[in-house]
Amino acid sequence: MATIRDVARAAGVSTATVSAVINETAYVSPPLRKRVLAAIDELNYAPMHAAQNLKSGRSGLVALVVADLSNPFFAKIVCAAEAAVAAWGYSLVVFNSDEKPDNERRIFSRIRTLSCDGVVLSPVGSSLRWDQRDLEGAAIPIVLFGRVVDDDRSDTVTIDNISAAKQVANYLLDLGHQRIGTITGPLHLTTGRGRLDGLLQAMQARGLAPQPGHVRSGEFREDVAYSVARDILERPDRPSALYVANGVMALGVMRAIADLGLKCPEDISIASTDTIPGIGGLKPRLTRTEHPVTDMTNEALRLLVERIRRGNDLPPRNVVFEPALVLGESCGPVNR
Amino acid sequence: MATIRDVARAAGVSTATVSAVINETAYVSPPLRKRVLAAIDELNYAPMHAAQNLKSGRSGLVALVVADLSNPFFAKIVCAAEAAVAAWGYSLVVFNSDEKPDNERRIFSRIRTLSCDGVVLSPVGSSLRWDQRDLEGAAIPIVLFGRVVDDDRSDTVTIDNISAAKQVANYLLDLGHQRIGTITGPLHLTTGRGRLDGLLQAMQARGLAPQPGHVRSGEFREDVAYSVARDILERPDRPSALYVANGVMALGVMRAIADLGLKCPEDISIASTDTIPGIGGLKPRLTRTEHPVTDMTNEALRLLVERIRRGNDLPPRNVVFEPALVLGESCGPVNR
DNA sequence: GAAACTTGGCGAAACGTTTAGCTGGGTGTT
DNA sequence: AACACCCAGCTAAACGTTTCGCCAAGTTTC
Repeated sequence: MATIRDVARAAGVSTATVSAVINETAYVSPPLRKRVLAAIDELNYAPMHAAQNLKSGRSGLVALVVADLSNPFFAKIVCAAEAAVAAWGYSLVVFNSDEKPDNERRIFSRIRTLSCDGVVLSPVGSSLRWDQRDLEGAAIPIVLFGRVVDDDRSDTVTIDNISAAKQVANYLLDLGHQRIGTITGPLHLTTGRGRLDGLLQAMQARGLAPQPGHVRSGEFREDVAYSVARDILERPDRPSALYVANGVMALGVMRAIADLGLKCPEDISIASTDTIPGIGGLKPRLTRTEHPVTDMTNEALRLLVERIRRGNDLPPRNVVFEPALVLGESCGPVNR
Repeated sequence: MATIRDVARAAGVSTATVSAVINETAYVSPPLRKRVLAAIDELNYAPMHAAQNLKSGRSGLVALVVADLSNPFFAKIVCAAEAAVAAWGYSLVVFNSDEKPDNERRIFSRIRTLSCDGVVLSPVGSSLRWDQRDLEGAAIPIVLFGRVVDDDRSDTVTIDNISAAKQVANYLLDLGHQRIGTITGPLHLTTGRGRLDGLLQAMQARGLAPQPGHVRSGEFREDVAYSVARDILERPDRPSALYVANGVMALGVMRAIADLGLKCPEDISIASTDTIPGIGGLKPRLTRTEHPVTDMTNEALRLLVERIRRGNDLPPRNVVFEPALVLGESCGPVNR
């Protein structure tokens, strides 16, 4: 690997000048600049990241920490984030906390070691243990994504979970459903809690409430949702509609319905918040609310980069996106 | 941030000793070691990656370059790779070339700048332009994943595409299908070419060949496959079975079938190589071959890490995985 | 025409590690 | 008792950048 010194020697200038040319950090006269660029080209020189990082403190790395990389929702975020990060001139380091606080802790220590310039985080658990943050006053800029935890210094980008659930619930209620069941996510997550609350609020507004056995946790997992759905659907008093709190679980529910030989929407109406690719295209297309994942990710990165560039003492900003109801054929009028 | 010097001072030792303790690179007597560890803990010290990298030449970074991050197949790889990389003590930097050679070139220059220790690459295009590799003899260890290009120095991890197609084709042929159509991927990719060739070979072995209009490219894209499928299925001479070359396209085909009001498998049998989550669970469950993605990824990383540790002059190894035929209900006996 | 500014470019000191080479006291051998 | 060896631990020199302060030459300003 050629070094900046090699370039400087080849161009007959000092390393400072080469650096100035590369980073456009000072005016360099055209002839010199030309010689430098020629030398760079000739030697196929590329500045060594580690050295730049060491000297400047900037790493050009943005960490993305997701809670469950096997969930297509987060996979989509990786995709959007890679593009956004690249557009801002950074590189994306991806971590999967797999919903385990211990992993999250390890990951953060790694992030600190890598001196990542910023972090997009889908937090697991209910509160961050910011071992890493305070100690030096040198907190890493963070944007909380999707889920929110108790933290008054980070930006957040979320969707309005309550609204999402309400939209779906009202749609079902308007179809005449009164016995609505739900498969929730983990209730210690805002995404789990909010979607349940939204449903309850919408039902309550019409003087209704789910039956006790009709509210079950699917833990945001396909297999769990599958067996919970089987369980609910085989009850003699099964609900006429089921609200499923995320896309992965919706898949499990649809699978359970197919395996039980039930017809959707004739026998049961299904609707969800969040989706997975495919489940909205195959018949019966799922009625669901969708998140503007790409917009959310872009916004998260915009906030993060601003925080990186302008300093981390900006007041925290909270951006809430509105989910959109997308109608399929998975819900029908209640029949009795 | 505390530095190694702070730790050394606090523990009353030299930086060399601290380094020895951290990296277990030399024997340090128990009392000293203990003092050092205490100081590290006290100061919440973590070695700064960039400095280590600069000095040692190792970055602890592995790059994953995929051809299409929006394809669930590659998303799965990201997931598996993140886990594998973490287990080996590296961090994963993710790039998406989006099937564009230009992007791939840019990404490689970035990888060099970051001095990644190794690369897992799903190459786009038919041959790599190793601008980066030869110039210094300092080639970065690379494992080619899924797709193969002309390169005699890298390890490769692939599936046997021909076998995958043959398995599916023979299954369809055994069901009595003679008029088999196919939606292929890009034929300049081994994944596209091989799957077509496998189909042709299997048919030829029984004295058959697809009709001209029944072999179409879907470019590995959902939307393209959708319209191509509509086109094929509306022909008066539509095939009795359709072999689809990957999971994303299979989704598009199923969507087309649903939109056309056709029944699968009654009106048309569908089978694919590769899958996407969901399409194998919803009825009719798709008959397809599946790739052992996790095993493949683990193997790729095993090879890569070995190459990183043992030196890049190992002879190239080519590991081929055998796809497995998974039966759903999307294929039926031919009816006439 | 001398003093006071500007300005393009240079020299060299960091940044935080790793590691080769050295030191000096303790062991073991004659 | 003298010698050679070991070995734990230290000193200091890199690694490849960025950047601060400086210099010399050109441009104003009186």
